[in-house]
Amino acid sequence: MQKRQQDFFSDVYEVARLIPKGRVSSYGAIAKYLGVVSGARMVGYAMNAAHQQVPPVPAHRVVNRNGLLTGKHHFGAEDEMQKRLEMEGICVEKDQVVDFKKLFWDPSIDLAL
DNA sequence: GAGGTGACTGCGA
DNA sequence: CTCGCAGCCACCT
Repeated sequence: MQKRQQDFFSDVYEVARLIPKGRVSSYGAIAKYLGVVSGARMVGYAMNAAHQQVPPVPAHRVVNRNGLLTGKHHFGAEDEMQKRLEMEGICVEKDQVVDFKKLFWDPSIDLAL
């Protein structure tokens, strides 16, 4: 089967939507959950298209391993991502999620059981 | 068909 | 602790 990345993308979108409100996740965590090793970049790339997917994927809840809003530029407005995170109740400072470690949400935690 | 880039991560100095 | 490099895979030119 020509397993198109579309499946991979769909999985990423699905997991991203599963992220609880007020929580954030990382590319590596999602990639790992999907069983993709070192696929963090692919996750990020998927997020690039997620912006066009419907329903829109909360890509703003997905940040890099450092909790840094690396992809804020892809939202069209840099403040958009931060604003959305704040709307979720997440404090963002200098493009970085406050208490990221505490707000960090791992798909395996909620989906593993 | 080949080369270059990228919303990442981990390890080494 | 901070900085730099290499690996990874799909998409774009």
